[in-house]
Amino acid sequence: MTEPEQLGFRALADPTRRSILRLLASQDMTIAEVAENFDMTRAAVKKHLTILDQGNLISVETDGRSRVNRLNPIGLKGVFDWFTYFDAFWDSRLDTLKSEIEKDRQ
Amino acid sequence: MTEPEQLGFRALADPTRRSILRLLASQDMTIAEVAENFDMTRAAVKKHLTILDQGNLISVETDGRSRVNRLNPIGLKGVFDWFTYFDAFWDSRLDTLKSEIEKDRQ
DNA sequence: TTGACATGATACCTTTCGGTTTCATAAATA
DNA sequence: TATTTATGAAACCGAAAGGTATCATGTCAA
Repeated sequence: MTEPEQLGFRALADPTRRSILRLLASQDMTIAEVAENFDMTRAAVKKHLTILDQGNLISVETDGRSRVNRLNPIGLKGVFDWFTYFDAFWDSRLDTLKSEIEKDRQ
Repeated sequence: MTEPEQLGFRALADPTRRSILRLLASQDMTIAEVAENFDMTRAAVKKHLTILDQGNLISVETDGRSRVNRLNPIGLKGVFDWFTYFDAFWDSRLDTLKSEIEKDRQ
């Protein structure tokens, strides 16, 4: 009964993990390379990468003795799509807010 | 140095809170009304609503002795907009994936 | 004013989170 | 082969999360 996005949302809850995703948007990286960008141990970064992987937000590919982490656009889009549930809502609501602000200006 | 979306992402990490947001998309509700929809105490629901409020995802308005919880489209859009950072990325990547799938089909 | 009702707030408990340290393993290289 | 390099994994720790129960407060209504 768990939503498919659950692990994705969980993965996005931590600022370090969101930061990692932005890093990986520029280029694929090994664990060590990702870890260079943070003030914590490689083991801690590895944990974050595991959670990102579980959330389907990255994929990991073994290349010899190193493992390359790559952003996974499909998983990211899965979480993104969750918001479309509210499309109708905020279209109308933001319009309402906008027109009320206009009214206040007059 | 904390991102403005941090509290929003934190609020979205819990499935009960995401469920509350979908409820509030259909209509504004008091705490008691929200609590009717879940198998937990009103106090627990109140905590979730507080976290949603801190994340700017809902607003709360006092009306006599009851407090009405309302979806806040602005805060929701703030989190939504975080994803636009990856727009360019997944446009190109999803296209790549799609064409690779097409190739496999041939 | 008294009582019922809707909520706020606090103390407490268990589990999960985010980090560390330490040790094991697999692959590249001298 | 011996050693370095890149990673995996487990034990451990303090803090935060998600619940509960309990009591306090403010408001409506008879």
